[in-house]
Amino acid sequence: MPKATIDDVATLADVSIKTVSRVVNREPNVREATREKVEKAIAKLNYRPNKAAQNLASHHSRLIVLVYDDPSAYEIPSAGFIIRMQQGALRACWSANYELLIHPCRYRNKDVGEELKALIEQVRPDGIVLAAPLSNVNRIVNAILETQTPIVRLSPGKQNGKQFSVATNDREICAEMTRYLVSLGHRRIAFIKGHPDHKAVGNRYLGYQDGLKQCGLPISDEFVIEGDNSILSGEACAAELLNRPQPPSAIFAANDDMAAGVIRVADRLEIKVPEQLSVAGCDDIALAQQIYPALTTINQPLAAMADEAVRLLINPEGKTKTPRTAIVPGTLRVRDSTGPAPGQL
Amino acid sequence: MPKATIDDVATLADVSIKTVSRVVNREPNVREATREKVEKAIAKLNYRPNKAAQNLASHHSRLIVLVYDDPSAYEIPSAGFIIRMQQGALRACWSANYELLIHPCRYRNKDVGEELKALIEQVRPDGIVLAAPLSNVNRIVNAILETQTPIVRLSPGKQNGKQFSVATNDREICAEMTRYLVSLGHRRIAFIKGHPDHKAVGNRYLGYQDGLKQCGLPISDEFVIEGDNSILSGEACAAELLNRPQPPSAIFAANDDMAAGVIRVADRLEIKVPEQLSVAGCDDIALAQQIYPALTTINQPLAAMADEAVRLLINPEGKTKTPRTAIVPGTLRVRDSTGPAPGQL
DNA sequence: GTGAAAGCGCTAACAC
DNA sequence: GTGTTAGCGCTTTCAC
Repeated sequence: MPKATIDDVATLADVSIKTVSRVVNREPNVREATREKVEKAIAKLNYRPNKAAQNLASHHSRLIVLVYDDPSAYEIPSAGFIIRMQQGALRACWSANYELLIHPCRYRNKDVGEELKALIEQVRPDGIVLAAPLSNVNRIVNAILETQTPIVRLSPGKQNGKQFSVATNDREICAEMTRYLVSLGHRRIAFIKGHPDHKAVGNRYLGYQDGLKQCGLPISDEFVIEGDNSILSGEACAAELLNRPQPPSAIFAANDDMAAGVIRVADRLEIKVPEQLSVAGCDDIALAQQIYPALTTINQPLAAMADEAVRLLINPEGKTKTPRTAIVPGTLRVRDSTGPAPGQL
Repeated sequence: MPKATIDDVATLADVSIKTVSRVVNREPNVREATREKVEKAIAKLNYRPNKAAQNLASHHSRLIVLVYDDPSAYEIPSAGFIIRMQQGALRACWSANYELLIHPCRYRNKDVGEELKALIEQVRPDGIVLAAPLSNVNRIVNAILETQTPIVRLSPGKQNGKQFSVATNDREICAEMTRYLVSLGHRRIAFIKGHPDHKAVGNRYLGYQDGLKQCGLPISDEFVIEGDNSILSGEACAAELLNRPQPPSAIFAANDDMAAGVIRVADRLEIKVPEQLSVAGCDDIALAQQIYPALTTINQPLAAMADEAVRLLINPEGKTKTPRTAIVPGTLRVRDSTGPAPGQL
C-alpha cells in the first residue's frame, strides 16, 4: 500500500490538512475532540509526515551535522572519543526529532572549508557541531560562518567568545585530582605537561598548580617536566623523575598515554604502583582500564558535551542569546594506580 | 543574499529550468555549448540544488542509513569496528553524492523493529546497511523489509540467501593462516574455538582444518579446545594446552581476545613468544597492536565491507539482480607473535 | 478554532 | 536538444 499522506489523514478525520498539520506539530488552537479524531486517523493510517516535504516547506531540515577530524586507520585510539561524541549528539538529536549527519574530515586538507560549505548548502542543516581540533582552525570556522549556519564549537580545553562553544572544567578538575593526591598523603607530586601546541593541556598544568596552592603546598617546577603526549615521552619523563635521589611519590600526567608510559617505566624499575608510586592520568581513554594497574584518571565527558552542543543548536536559546561557553564538568575516575603515600614521610 | 534557485540559474543562462536540471544531473541531450553556458551561470550564482526539493520531487533521498548495535560505554572496544564501518560506508556514499545517517540501536530492545520502521518512513532512505549482530535477527530484518526499503546485511561470517549481504572469506583466510604457521615449521598447531553461539567463528574452525588438510597434515581434535571469546577463556585454554607433556608449538585462536589471553599465560609460564610458542588471533582489534609482542592476526576488512554494502544499495545492480553475497577478503597481519617453530621438532 | 490557497525548489512526463 | 506543465507533501499566510 502506498504511504499515507496528510491528505489521506485529513479526509479520514474529516478536517482540513492544516488541522492535521497542527496536530502533528503540536501547535495550539485545536479543540481536544478534533485532536483526538485526527490522532485516531493518524494511527489508523500509520501516517508519518514526509521529511522532505516538511523541509522544503518549512525551510529547515531537522538535521544536525557533526564534523570531526577523520582518524586514519593508525590512530584509531580516538575511536572511543568519536563514538562517545556521536552518542551524545544522537541523544540530543533524537529527543528533539532531529537526525544527525556525521562528517569526518581531514583537517589538514586545504579545502575543508569549501567542502563544508558545499555540504551545508546542499543539505541545509539546522546547525553544525564542530569538534576539536577543527574547532580551533579559524579558516574552517569562518567558512561555516559564511553560510550563516548556527555553529557550536566543541573544544575540551579552550574557550572562545565569538561563537557558542562547549568546554570542560579542565583546570578545576585537575586541581581536584591534585587535592586528591595530597589527601592521600603525597607531598612530592610531579606533573608531566603535554605538548605545548595542544591547547587543552595548558589548563591542566594550571589546575595542578591551583590544587597545590589550595592545599597550602609550595608551587615549584622542581617536579614539573614536559612530554609530548605520547607514551614514549611519558616513559622518558618518568625515567628522569624516578632516577632522582629524591623521586616524587606521585606522578600526575596531562594525558593517559603519558601516564601509561610512567606505569611501564615503574614496572621496569620494579617500583610498585600504587604502593611505592601513585600515577594519575587525564582523559580516560580505553587503555586506562586495560593496563595494570587500572589507571586513575579524569573522565572527559564527551557525550555530555556533544549532547549540550546539539541542545544549544536546537533550542531557540541558542539562536538568540549572546554567545556563551557551556561548561560540562569532568569527573575523577579513581582506579588502582593511586594509593596512600609510602611511609607518610 | 538569498540562495540561488534553479530558476535564477535558468534565467541567467537563458534556458529553461529543465535544461539546468539536465546539466546538474548529468543527463544526456544537452548541447555542449548550452552545458557550458549553464555551468557558468551555476558557478557565478554559486548555485547548489536544494536536497529537500530534489528528494520531494524525485522520491528518493540520497540518504543511506547505517544501523548497528549501540555499544554501551563499557564495551567501547567495538568502537574501532564501528568507526571503520562508518568510514567505509561514508566513502561509498560520498563518491555517489549520498549522505549517511547513522543509527546505533540496542538490539535487545523489543521495539527496534518499530523504531526502524518509524525512522525509515520519515526519512525515506534509499537503502539500509544492517550490521551484525542485528543483521542476524529476523524480527529486525523483517521489519525493515516491510517498508520495502532495499537492505544489505553486513555479517562477517554468515551468509544468507534471501537478501543481499556482504561477508568475509573467514574460512579461506583462516586456512591461509594455518598454512602460514605450517610454513614456519609448526606441526603441533592448536586451535581455540570461539563461543558456539557466535556464528562467525564456526567457519574459522573449518578454515583451520582446511589449512591442515591442504598441507597434508592429519586432522585431529587433539589440539582443539573451546573458549567463549573472552580473554579469560583464552587464558584457561592456554593453561590447559601448555601444561600438557606434549604442548603445541603454535596456538591459533578464533579471536584476538583469546589470543591475548594465550600470550598472557605464556608470559606467566615464562614461555617465550614467538621463540618457544607462536600465537595467532583473528579480527585485528586495537589490542592486537598494543600487546607485547604485537599479535599476528587476521584483518576484518570492515571498511571495505561497508563500502561494498553501500555500493550494492546505490548501484542499479543492487535493485535488480537476484540477491547475492559479496565476499570481501580479509588479510593476514603478520606481526611479532609468530615465528619459526622451535627446534624444528 | 479551522480552512483555502499559495507556494517551497525541484523532477517527471511529455510535447515540440 | 529543449521547454512546458503538473505535481511531490508539506507549511505559511491569512481569511473566516
